[in-house]
Amino acid sequence: MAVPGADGFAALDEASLDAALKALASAQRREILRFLASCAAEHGKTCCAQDEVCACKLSEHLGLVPSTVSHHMAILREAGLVSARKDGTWVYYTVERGALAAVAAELGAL
Amino acid sequence: MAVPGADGFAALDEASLDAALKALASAQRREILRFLASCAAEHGKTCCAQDEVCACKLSEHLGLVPSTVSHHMAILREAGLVSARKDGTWVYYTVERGALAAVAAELGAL
DNA sequence: CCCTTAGTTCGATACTCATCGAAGTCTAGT
DNA sequence: ACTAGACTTCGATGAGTATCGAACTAAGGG
Repeated sequence: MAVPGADGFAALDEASLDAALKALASAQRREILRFLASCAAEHGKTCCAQDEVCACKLSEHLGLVPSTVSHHMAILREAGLVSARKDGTWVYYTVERGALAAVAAELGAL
Repeated sequence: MAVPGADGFAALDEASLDAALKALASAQRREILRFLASCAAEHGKTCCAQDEVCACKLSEHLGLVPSTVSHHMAILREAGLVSARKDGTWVYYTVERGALAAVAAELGAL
C-alpha cells in the first residue's frame, strides 16, 4: 500500500483492493464520485468551496436522507477513495484521484 | 460498449460497468481470475489446455462445491470478464483481458 | 441402453447491505 | 445556557448475495 509500483501509484494490498472494489460496486457511490469530480470542475456554488462538496449537497443531489449519505461516505472514506475535511458544522469531501488510479492499475495488473 | 475510446478499449455503459465491478467486488472471483491468468502462464497440466482452465480445477483450487463455482462463473461470464468454451463434458474458461482493461480505463476516467 | 463424469439449475439458509427514521454529538450563534 | 443546523450513530427492515445439497441435463464409454 505504501510501496509505489512501476506505474507510479501505490500498490494495494488485498484488503484495500477489496474495500475499494466493494465501495465502487454501487451505482450510488459511483454517482457520488462523479458528482464530486464535476463539482471540482464547476466550483464556486453554495456549499461548494474550490474542489470540495459538503454532505448536504450530496444528500440533495442523490435524493437520499443524510444518514444514508453519511453511511456511503464512511465506506468511501474507509476505502481511501475520498477524503473529508471538517469546517465548522460542515464536512467537505474531495475525490482521491490517486486511490482511484491505484485501483485501476491493480485491475490492469490482475 | 461497442464504441472504442481514446485508450483503445471499448467504452462501457453504466450497466456493464456495474456488472463488472459487482463481479470484481468478491475475493473469490478475483482469485478465480488470478488462477485463470496464472494457468495461462504455466499451462499444460491436466484439464488445462493452453491458456484455458476447466471448472473442475477451479472447484478444487477454491475448495468450493461445483454448483458454487458455476454460480461465480456465470456472474463473471455475464460481466464479460471471462469466456467459456465447451468441449465434450468439460467447460474451459479464459480471462478476457480486454474487458478487465476496459474497466480499469473507466475507473481512471471517473 | 445403462452408467459415470462434468456442469448447471433449483430451493433453502445464513449473511451482508442499502435505506430509513429516531436519537445522539458537535459547533455556532444569541 | 439555550437553540438551531449539520452531520453521525443506532436499530429495524427489506433486498440482495454466497453457499450448500439435491435434482437435473448432457456427453462418452462399457
